Amino acid sequence: MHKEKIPKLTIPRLSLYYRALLESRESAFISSEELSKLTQFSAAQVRKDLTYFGEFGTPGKGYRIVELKEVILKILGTGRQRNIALIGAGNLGLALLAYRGFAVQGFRIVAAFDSNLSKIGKTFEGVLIRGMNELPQVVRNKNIEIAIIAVPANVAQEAVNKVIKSGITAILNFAPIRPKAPKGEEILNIDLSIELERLSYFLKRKSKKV
Amino acid sequence: MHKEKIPKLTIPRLSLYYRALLESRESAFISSEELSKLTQFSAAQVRKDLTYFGEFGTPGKGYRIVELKEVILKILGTGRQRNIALIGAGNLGLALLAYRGFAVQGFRIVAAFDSNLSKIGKTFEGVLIRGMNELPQVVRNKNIEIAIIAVPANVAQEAVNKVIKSGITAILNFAPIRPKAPKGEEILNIDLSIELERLSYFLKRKSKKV
DNA sequence: TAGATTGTTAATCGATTAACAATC
DNA sequence: TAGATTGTTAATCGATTAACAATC
Repeated sequence: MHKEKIPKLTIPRLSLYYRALLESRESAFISSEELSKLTQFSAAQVRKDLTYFGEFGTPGKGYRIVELKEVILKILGTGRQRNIALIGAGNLGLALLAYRGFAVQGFRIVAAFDSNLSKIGKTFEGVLIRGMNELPQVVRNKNIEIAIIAVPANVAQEAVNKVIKSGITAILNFAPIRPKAPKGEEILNIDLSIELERLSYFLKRKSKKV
Repeated sequence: MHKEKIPKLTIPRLSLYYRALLESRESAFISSEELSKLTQFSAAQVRKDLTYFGEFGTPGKGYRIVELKEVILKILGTGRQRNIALIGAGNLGLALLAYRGFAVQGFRIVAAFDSNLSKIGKTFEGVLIRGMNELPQVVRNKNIEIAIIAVPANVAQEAVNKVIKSGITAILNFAPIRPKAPKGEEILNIDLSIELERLSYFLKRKSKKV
């Protein structure tokens, strides 16, 4: 196994290679050049990314599609189900609950939490909304590994603290803050207003260039 | 004005500096060191990012908070309202419509579109859902500069094509595809399953390390 | 064998960090 | 003036690309 350091962005690229492979059922093999065309990454990039994890290709032929798919699943750890706790059952939270799109990849929201008493006890999409106090036990009982934070900004840090205390180490955060957390936690931030501001910067630049 | 190339990630950092400044009302000046503490970026990074756009600081004192906020607003182009078209009025789309969180920064969804006849004509959060055929005229009449794509994957490329044809150049895409688009379009992808797969990779690694 | 394509090394590119003279 | 902090240059780090020997 290689010991070279793996670039951060290699991982999301692997996901995109996988997606491309799903649509490549025509032949048994695929070359880095073909994967490059499908994903817009360079062929050298494709080969480099893959060799961080082993030698999966056959010179002269390319990569066996069936095998490569299995390999990527294994690398990403998406071969099995991963249980998710949803923190916050507001508009966004409930939309995520209803969005069964990622269930196919094995991700499943198996529990939802809110601090609003009027929501606790209700069921959405077959998932019961519970009070935050139940978090630690439910995490344990349902083998939950990931939390999605979909609460307002002003209570987000508090929510993250509770999630961490419950033993969860992988967090997808939709609240517009950068939560503080100890080492060993992996927090990915999806920050709508920052993305919109990037677009605004792009528009500003464009208008200036005229 | 500097002509050095500006790193891609400088822009989202500027947004985060701005957020930090909003909470710094104690004194008139703030140093790069203090901004560093608030944002977790290095002080050198803070200074470097700012000098791409000019010299705003005073040696020995730091940056005047009021001035720096104005400067960043100006750089990002967020000083004025930016109108948004929402494409897709499903669960996620309607959640975004209801989420007024980014209205404060001047971003406003002023029109929504769907191809589902049962939705067209209805109003959510004061916004009328229209058919896609109305897109070009509404974009013109309402001065829309940004589109948010919140449609299923299988119709996302088609939606993006129509958006581009309507003259919009800045797109925030929530569909799990990488849309193809001509140069001159700025498309930012928010891809839930890819983020979840990154978390899965993290969990996989962690479990191996034990 | 000839042609194709891998895996890998070296070169390049881009971004961050460290250090410090300039300056308020 | 002495102390603090900027703006900038050079060094470092990290990631991507180009090129090609190895190999199926």
